Amino acid sequence: MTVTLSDVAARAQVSPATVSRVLNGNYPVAAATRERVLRAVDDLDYVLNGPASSLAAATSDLVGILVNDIADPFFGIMAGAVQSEIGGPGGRAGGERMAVVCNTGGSPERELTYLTLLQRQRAAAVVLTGGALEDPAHAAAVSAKLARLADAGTRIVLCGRPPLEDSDAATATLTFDNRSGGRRLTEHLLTLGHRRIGYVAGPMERTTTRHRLEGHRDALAASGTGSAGNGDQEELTVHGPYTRQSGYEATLELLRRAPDLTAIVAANDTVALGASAALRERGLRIPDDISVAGFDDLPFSVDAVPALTTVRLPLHEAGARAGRLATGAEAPPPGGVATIGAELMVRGSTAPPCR
Amino acid sequence: MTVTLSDVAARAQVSPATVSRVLNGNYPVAAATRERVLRAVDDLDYVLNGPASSLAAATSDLVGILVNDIADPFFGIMAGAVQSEIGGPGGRAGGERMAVVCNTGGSPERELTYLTLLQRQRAAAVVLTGGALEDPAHAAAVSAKLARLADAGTRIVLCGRPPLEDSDAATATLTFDNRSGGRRLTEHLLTLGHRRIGYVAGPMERTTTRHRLEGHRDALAASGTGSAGNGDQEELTVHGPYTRQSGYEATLELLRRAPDLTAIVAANDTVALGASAALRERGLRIPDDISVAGFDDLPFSVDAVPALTTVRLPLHEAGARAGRLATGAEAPPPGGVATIGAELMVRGSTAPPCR
DNA sequence: CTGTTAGCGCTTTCAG
DNA sequence: CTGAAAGCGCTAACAG
Repeated sequence: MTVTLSDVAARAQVSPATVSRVLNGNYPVAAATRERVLRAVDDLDYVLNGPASSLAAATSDLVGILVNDIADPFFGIMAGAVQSEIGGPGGRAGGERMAVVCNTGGSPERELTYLTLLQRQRAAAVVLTGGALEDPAHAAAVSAKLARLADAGTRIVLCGRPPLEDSDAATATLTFDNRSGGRRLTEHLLTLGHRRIGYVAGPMERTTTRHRLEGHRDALAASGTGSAGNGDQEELTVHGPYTRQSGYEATLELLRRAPDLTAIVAANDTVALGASAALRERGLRIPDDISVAGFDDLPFSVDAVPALTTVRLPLHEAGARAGRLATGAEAPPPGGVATIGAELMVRGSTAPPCR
Repeated sequence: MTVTLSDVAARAQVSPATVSRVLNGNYPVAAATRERVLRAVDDLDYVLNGPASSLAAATSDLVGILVNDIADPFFGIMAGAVQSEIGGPGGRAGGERMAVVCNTGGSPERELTYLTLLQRQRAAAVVLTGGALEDPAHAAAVSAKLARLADAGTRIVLCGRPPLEDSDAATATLTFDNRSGGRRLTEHLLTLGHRRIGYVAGPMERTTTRHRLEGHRDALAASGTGSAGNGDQEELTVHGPYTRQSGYEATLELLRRAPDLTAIVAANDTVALGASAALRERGLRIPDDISVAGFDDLPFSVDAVPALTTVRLPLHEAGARAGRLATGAEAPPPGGVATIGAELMVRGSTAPPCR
């Protein structure tokens, strides 16, 4: 029924071993023989059996990409970039790597489950993108799983995620400098003259959330603004998921708590969009009455009205590099960790406070 | 080195077959035995070898999802929804399906390559999302590949894509009603009084592009607006990719060709965003000087300023249903094809023309 | 309910 | 450069 490698061998009048060799192209085969085999493959419309070859070779050509939310362009852009670097040269049958993106939805269980599934498939590499959960138990579980995967020969790459505590060396990490990005953004606001700044943070217990918030508070502290009343800082911070709705609701809450706010910093651009919507609904003009800033510089941010001041993360470049790291096309950075800089993008949504 | 099923069997003092049975849970096993096996699995930290079991069982638990652009939320939302419906109940080891999203980047070659890769992996199902390329040769190649996959037992689901010409029956199709969505949108503009309407279309040769454009022209024709000079219609249409930049550039071009335009319809929301940016740069106010409309109703559209009039496609619902179809959890629609309705969302970006 | 027995289709030494 | 043979780790009849 289904055509196998031996069928091809028979038709090409060679042994199965030879067919395997031309297909994998990693062994010398006479040009004439190769031609004959290739023709047989075409004639028979043969497709290699992936599971069988993975079993025999004890490796697969799957590369797993774990993302928190596939519907969020933040992850989509990285995943796309990883994928674009992963595709092999397109050699006949072998060599083709397949990137599989797995959507954890931010759930720790699913993250672990996918890791197990990838382990089960004997994945060639696994790329973990975006912020990690800070729960120690979960972090330990992930580390353990990753160590196991690495033992089995799977390459591990972290992209946009802080390095593992217990770094097993086999892991390459590309981490975003969320902290100084956050700091620079708030410094910008401070320089403009803002003193009452609300912060719509991401979900608790996420490294991304914490680092960005820390950067914000670092800037405040350095300027002496936050130091007076620190409970004040808590008051001006609201946590929520990385969604526009969260930005919307949190902003309303912030306005309730502190009607004298002159600026709002959002955990990311999507949240900033929701925040802006809430402000407009309250009749506040941006940036005349209140400034707004985001983080990430997703494609739509430049088209917001007014264009959003934000912190640009080179998502595409980082993803591409992660892809190369995953395939071994690029050497890991010294020490296994590279920090990717964040760039402040000042646009129309921030201005000096009016009062 | 690596622990196998027989190791587990030995430790649990049962035969490998029994271990396999408890792991797959699809065969009666005494409760006591099962416990013993499960404990052995835990003790040994055993992970099933996916390739081996796929080989032996001649099926895999992989579900492929093909998307044109993973960085575009249009696809991200559908892919996420498919995935959310696919995950198994999370039984111990077996039963877990793994959704893999494959980014074709709109390239026909990559689409075919991924299909081959999925075939090689003996995927349980393949979901193709979004508009298809209209090139007959490519369409035939895809159909052929799909037929082959179906023969091998892979379920095929089309989501947001028109049914296959040569429908092999084994395929379930969820198609968006792009045509009447486009028609209704333009009717809305016509009703407002617009007569000179520019159209920023998607890339040529895509079903989505064509259907939306046809809907637009249908509306025009029905109202008698387009019938006078049909070359005129061509004049007022510019094609380009589904990107904001395309929307930006095409709009500038449209304005050059016809400065008297009172409305611009974009192929999708992303394009509409770019169009809006171009209009604003030209000093035109939306909707006072010119109306703008999009398509898809992506999450950011409601936050545009003014909020974007568009056509809502139930992306999440469609994806979820596609996921259920892919796992066989839902019966295919009668005739194998279901048409998903599109809903007009009238918002602030459209208004009667001022002149 | 459980063990035995054959492979699934491919890769890979090891000889020629 | 090519062939023969021995599995990779698991599942699936088939008996008990």
